[in-house]
Amino acid sequence: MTSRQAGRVGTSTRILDISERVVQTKGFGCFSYADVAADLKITRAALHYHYPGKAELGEALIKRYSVRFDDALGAIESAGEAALAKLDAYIGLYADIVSQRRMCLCGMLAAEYETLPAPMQAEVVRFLDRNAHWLERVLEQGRSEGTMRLGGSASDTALLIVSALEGAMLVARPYGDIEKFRSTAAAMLSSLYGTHEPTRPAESARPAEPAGPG
Amino acid sequence: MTSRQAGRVGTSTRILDISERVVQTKGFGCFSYADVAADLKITRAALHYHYPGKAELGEALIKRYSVRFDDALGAIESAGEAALAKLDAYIGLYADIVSQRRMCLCGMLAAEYETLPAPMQAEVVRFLDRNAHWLERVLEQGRSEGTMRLGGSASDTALLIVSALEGAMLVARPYGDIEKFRSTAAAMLSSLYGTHEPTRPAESARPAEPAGPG
DNA sequence: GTCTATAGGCAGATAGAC
DNA sequence: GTCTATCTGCCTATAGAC
Repeated sequence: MTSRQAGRVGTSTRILDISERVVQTKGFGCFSYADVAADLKITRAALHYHYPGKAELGEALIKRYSVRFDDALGAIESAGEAALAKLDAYIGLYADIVSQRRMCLCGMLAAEYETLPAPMQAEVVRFLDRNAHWLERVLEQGRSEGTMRLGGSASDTALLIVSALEGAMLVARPYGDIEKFRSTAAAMLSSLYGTHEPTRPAESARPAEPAGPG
Repeated sequence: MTSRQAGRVGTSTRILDISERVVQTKGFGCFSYADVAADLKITRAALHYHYPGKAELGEALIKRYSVRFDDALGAIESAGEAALAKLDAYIGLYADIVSQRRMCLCGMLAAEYETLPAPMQAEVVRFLDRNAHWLERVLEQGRSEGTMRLGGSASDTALLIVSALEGAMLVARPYGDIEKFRSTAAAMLSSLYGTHEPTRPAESARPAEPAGPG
């Protein structure tokens, strides 16, 4: 608590920042205390003071990520735009992650799901649920506005959007081609609503730091 | 060579079978020789006789998987059906994998991409490419037939389909809900073509054993 | 809060007997 | 082809000094 006021960032936070980046890049299984210790220039043993074990660190990681994502969704919500603009801003959140050459944290953890400790598993499902439910409300708004024509139910379409975006991130990374994510997202919007504007991150709807829920 | 004729399956093949299942479930990083040795009831050391190292085993794994998948695509192709039926059969290949509670091998490896040896990385990209190109031809066939209306380009739509299906597998597994994959795939077909028939695996278009490329 | 030192486990890999 | 035995390295985690 004492070390995180003012301009400085506390060690606990820096551990989360570094861990997050590594897990989003290499996965939780291939992530080790040594990665963090080397980057932070402290010993591995010191990490255990902040997080007793890898499981607890993983849990803190995903909880912070979920809160940030929820905040970003809330920011989009309170901007009070049309449903299509909200969907566009939502895609922008994912695009920001891809542009950092990362995978969505929970998408990565979803792949590793079977190997995760139970508390982390629960948090992954929770993240996916909250995303799908938020999208579901946006889709229903679009239906009310008459700007979206839903083929299936709002909940099926919401899950399709989450799946397509997570999958687009998964596929774009091996190609090393960030544009592939944008064109795939555009094709998705096109298939859903017959339009295909290029997708841009919604600058006003993102939290301050560091680059969205990243 | 001497041990794989007749009805018996050679040790090399059994190693691949077991490794494939483990990698599709837990990932390549969390997969170890101990998993295979325990299942096969031989020692870890014996595995090195068949595959000199983990990298070579991984390479053999993904090459066999790609060949099987190509065979399955060829079988769909030579059945000579309409484009929509081909797309349905294609989705069936993925559904079979999900029904075994597995992730697509290359989808799993795509998540772990950064940690893979270079030869495996190349094979993952190759797999994605071949899938997208096959789908692209199907989409063009559908356009010729007049049964498919493409919003974007055939190549963008093809990559969207691969992404959505890989993502749907990724998301369905944490939910432990195979039906979620089917409803997501149906929503995708619906959004692409305005219909939403339930998706069924194409029985006639799959290779004999064991349950498709899965 | 961070350090040194170390325990204890499991990983991939090799040598050589059978 | 498979075994035992062993090497080396990395991992998480803990104890206790500072």
